[in-house]
Amino acid sequence: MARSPHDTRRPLTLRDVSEASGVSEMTVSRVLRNRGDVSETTRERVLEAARRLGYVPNKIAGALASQRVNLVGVIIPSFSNLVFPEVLSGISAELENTGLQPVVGVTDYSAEKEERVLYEMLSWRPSGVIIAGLEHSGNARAMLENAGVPVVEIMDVDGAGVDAVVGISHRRAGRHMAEAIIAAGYRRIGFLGTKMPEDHRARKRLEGFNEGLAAAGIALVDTEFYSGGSALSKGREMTEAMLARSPDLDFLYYSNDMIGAGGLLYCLEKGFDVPGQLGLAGFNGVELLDGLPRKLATMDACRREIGRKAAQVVARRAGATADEAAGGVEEQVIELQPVIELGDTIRRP
Amino acid sequence: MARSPHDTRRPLTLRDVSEASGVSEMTVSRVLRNRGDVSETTRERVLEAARRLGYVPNKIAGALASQRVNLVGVIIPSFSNLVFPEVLSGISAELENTGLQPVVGVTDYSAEKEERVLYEMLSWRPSGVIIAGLEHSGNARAMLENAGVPVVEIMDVDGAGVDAVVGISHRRAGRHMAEAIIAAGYRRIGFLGTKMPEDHRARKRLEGFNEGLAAAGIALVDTEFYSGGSALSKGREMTEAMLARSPDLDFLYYSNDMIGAGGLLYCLEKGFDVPGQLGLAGFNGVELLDGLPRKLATMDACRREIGRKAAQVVARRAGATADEAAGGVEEQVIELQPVIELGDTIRRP
DNA sequence: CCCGGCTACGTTAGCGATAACAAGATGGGG
DNA sequence: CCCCATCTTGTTATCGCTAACGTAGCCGGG
Repeated sequence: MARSPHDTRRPLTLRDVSEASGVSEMTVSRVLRNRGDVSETTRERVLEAARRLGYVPNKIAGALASQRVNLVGVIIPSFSNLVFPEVLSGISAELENTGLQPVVGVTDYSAEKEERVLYEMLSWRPSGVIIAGLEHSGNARAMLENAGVPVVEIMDVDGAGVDAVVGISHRRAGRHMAEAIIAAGYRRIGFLGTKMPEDHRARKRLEGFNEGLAAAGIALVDTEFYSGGSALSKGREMTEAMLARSPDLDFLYYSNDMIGAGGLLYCLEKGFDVPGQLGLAGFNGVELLDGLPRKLATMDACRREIGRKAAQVVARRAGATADEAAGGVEEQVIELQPVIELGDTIRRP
Repeated sequence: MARSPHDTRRPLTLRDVSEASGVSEMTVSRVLRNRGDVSETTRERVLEAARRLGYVPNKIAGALASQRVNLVGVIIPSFSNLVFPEVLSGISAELENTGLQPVVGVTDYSAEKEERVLYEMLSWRPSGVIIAGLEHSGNARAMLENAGVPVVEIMDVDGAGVDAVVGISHRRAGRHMAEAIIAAGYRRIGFLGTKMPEDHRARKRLEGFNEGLAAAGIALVDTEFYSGGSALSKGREMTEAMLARSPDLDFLYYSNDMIGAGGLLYCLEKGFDVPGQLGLAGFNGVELLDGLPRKLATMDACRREIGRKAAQVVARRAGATADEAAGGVEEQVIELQPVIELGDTIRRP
């Protein structure tokens, strides 16, 4: 509980507990970690003393001595994009009972900052690293390769990973959406997305989308990009701008659900016939948006599942010994399959 | 860069770098930390060797030796509630150039889990702790008191803090909203909120709201609570249910913007006269929702700002020596003022 | 030419825990 | 009654790094 009488503010150590309970530091250590044989009576004596003093073990020292760290580094581009908190939530839930703890770093979509954050993380010798994306600077890649711990690159499987990879194919996702749109009979299609060269996944989706259209002999009629601001209202504005410019469009493909929702609200207000005259689709499948007047067509990006799976991989591998980890580097790619949800904004056959 | 030829997978240490560059470990340490006097030539020689080997310092050892850790523990209830990623974003931004790094733990609104997470965090001897809320278990409170590092409790100022506190008064926020609603002439008021006894802030808002109503001789006409599911569609359902039950209501106060938005969409669809016949208000001021057909009345909870301010406090105090920190415990409460935004869903005078 | 005062390093001794081994108890079988 | 297996506890030696102090050179002034 509270501090003892003679509170000199010197942080407590094993020695304090050992003196208070009349056993060696080693025995205290054993009790606190539930390791090795300790008699029931001394165990209780030790626990009582630790509780009374308010002792909190020093994992720094413990980690140094045991060469074991229960931290998993997680590197994401941003907290603002709804997607990543969801991934984190999955990781956090999955790690829950493994004794591992996530440590989060943010890159703001900057490769240089990613490098710094990664360096910082590795300097804590985590048991594993989960990092968003497959595109990293040369240095970052080298660090990941030499880290000597499991590395899981998440979100995206279109490309070569360093170690394990868990995600979806954004290229294929874009392509499938194009096919679904064409199958529904739409032909004059516009694209609305973010102005982020750093967002490789959005880029790949667009590339795949264009491939899908091309395969049917179609090309995008118009495109519009934005940056910053509230996605919902940006979606509105972009939609208005694009429809003013290209009034004959019959489909709008948005690079994410939030701007798509903005567009949907705009179209409904204007009284457009959705999905008859004008179809709409977004990407991500954010649950947040269930409850809009119509359900926006989208593809679920499996965010939480990606987090869970990635955490599973790390947990399993981190359990293995270093030798196993170094030896049988079972290179693995877990590709999840996003499912198209036509919702109410794509014509049904 | 990459690993050297004879890659035995033994993690690199200062000694490797010191041997590779022909100086002592201490000198390498100095170079890598930019500390003390080192001649330009040896500095470069060392840096070159470190880079060539791909050396990453071991902060565990460093922290143990120097008794300094550049981590700040951040404990939040959940990633799913939009609010907390925003706070994190503020913390992360503010810590950016201080050399400190946030480490996040999640409690799922459980006091017991909060205790575990806190224990875990403190065992890494962070330079500071930022924790959501003022309500903690006895053990947790004791740990915070004895941690010997700056502690900042965030979000809420209605209660007694352990050390520093940064947040808003939810009680007052509720009261002010009640006053604004009454001032606008509404009288028959319903409340819709979450069924979470653990969410103390929502509870305090409701209490304040009731106080505000009581001061005008009014009482809530109806209340409805939900848990789980997508907030937007829950907002819809609850609103429908409540209006079916109490059709004579003239105002609906929602405990957060997401359910409020759901309610707003429902009301607009049904063709209710908002805000004339029926007024609506939420809480949080989530920017995400800019772009709805009408702007929902709300109060900005200053989430990002809370994060920034909390991080500032930690950064400043962590800079001070332990003695200063222990001595001049400048107990401080930073109360931010949420501003009512009437939006389009409360009648204007 | 000696000495004080830099500058640029090196040495020594931990930091607080754990691994690995050592060594008292304890008890049961021969 | 002795010996060895079984339990339980203690000892010793790191883990990789840094604080604090020590010490060669080197310089210039008296």
